[in-house]
Amino acid sequence: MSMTLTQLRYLVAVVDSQLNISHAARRVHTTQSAISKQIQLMEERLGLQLFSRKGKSLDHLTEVGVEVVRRARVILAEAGNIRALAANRLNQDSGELRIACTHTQARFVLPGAVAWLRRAYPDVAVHLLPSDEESLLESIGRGDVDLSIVSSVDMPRAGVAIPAFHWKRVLLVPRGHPLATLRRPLKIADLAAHPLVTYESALKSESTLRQAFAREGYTPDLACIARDADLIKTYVRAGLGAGVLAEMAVLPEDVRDLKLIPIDDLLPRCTTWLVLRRDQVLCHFAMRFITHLAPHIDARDVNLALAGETVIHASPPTWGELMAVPRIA
Amino acid sequence: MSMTLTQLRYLVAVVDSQLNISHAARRVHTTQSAISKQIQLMEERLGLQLFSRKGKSLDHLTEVGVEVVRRARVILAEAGNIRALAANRLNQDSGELRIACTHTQARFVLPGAVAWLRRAYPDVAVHLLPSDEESLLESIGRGDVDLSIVSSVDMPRAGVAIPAFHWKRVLLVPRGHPLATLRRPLKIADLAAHPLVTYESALKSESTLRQAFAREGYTPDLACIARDADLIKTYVRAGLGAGVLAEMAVLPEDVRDLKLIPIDDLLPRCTTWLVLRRDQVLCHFAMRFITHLAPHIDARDVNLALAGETVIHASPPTWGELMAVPRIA
DNA sequence: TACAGTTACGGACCGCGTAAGCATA
DNA sequence: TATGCTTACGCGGTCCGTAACTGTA
Repeated sequence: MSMTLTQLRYLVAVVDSQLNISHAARRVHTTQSAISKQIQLMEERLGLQLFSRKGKSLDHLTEVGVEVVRRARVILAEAGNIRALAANRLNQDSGELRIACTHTQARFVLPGAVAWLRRAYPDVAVHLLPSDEESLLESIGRGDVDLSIVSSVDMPRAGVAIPAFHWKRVLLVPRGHPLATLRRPLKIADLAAHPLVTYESALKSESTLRQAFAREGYTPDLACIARDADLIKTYVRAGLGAGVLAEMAVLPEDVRDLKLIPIDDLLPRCTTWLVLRRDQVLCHFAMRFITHLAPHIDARDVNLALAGETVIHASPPTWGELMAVPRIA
Repeated sequence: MSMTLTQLRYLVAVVDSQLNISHAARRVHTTQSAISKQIQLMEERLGLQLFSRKGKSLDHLTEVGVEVVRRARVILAEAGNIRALAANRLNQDSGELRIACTHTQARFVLPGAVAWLRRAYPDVAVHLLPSDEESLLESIGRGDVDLSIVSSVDMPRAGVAIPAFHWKRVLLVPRGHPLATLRRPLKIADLAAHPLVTYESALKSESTLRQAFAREGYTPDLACIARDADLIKTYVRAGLGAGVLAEMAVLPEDVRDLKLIPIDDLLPRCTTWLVLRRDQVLCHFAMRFITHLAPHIDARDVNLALAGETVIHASPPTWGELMAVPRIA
């Protein structure tokens, strides 16, 4: 036959390692030599160049190469699905669960769910791949992850998205901050009057924060941009400005020295989505993890949505509601 | 790794051979022994039963087996696509073109196109798989065919359908037949007054012939049902009734002893569709064959439609128009 | 020198085919 | 007896890993 599954696996590993064969070898637990040879062999057997070389190293994928890689991903995803099917049938409660998510999710949302999973399935290894918002949807397509967790106002376009919960942004300020002493609900104008500390995403023009300001004729004064909520809090404590962050990121100890101010209607509500690959076969523990994270849906809904039969319409709870209900283990 | 492409190929070959391993072995050019062993090996490696056995022979696919086979088909189709991609890049003008179609298409429509293809690509082997209407759409999904050709009034639901041409049904009667002497356009009532000879499909309740009769309060008197147009003509000559058949099936020599009567508006116009698998990669000669059969569309349209970007909307010519234009070789 | 890719070689394993052994009709 | 699946076994090819070599910062 003209190619093997192993060769395809190596091929995408190389592509996903920025064409670094050694790196790819580590990813798939083999040697440089093996990959180098199999790639050459595959090119020879297909009779075409997948990569264009610069000296000895791979420079970039050729035009056909891109096409081949795209199809290889489909093949590997389906091969993985077959394995998952088998694992489920065997009630195999071991394996790994690979989750791509932002720092906020990993730090403030997932710890409880991951702890629950590890209690229920001690032999499952959880891999958290922290990513930025842009690469999240890519990694679901690349298939190197079982589950992506993204936050956005609208439903993500890629994959099958399951709403997990709604959440709001809140304002976090030092006790002495002028906004802390206002006795009335805040308005955009109030926020615009002070320097803000928030996430990188506010830099983009599609940023809902930016848009909310623009609608009232203001531009936010971004004193400081931070990559994660912990940094935002640090800078807020240092007095650089008022923090705008996800309500999940506010811990009980934070409100000892900082003041939390709700800004319910100023910014649109966000939703955290669990994003799966279409037609993906989930192993048992992955399904349990999902239904634990999003208790308002059940496995049947997820499977229907994965098959493309339906879209999950059930309205998710808010983060506050989710926290109020004690979970059964 | 848990499975190989070869094993998947064998698996679907077995399924497509009614679980007859020996038959499957002939299909994929190997031995019973090889298949038997690989299937067992695959089951062992996946740790699940794909087939339930009755004694030594395979009885039926298990529930997971069905799922696995479905995914295996996707994998094999994509593997074939990669090969086609390579063949195209190499301008490889050899290979085979597998076409599933009805007898009428094979006998009256394709001969010219196939002859043209063989002239242009002498190293391409054309396989015609005669099938009945029902199994045509299946075989496109099964992936054991490059192209299905179906005739219907509405666009087929499966795959990517390209309209090739419109055609009408005509009436064919012996010279002395009462309908041959009518000096006015026929009506359904006229047809209903005489026994008819036509295709099997007229038996089904969705039959457009049946419906056209029903709309006027009649039921066709089906004297004789034939599997193909040659048989219909034979029975018409034998005096069993008036033949209702596709205009393509009427050859010049037929009108020497039979009378052809147009019944333009009595029955809805049919369309012959070329049906491809979504995301299928066509090799050059297959694409040329398609654009030769359906000259009103070009390769770009086909590729866009295959990618699911567009639906081909261009209205096809009628069979008469198609025949009137001499083709360039 | 450190690093990345290719080439060379021996060994393990895999999958094929022949042929013999069984089961079922 | 015929057909079809399985098992046993030897052979050839495949793929891997080690190790030596080559080109590049």
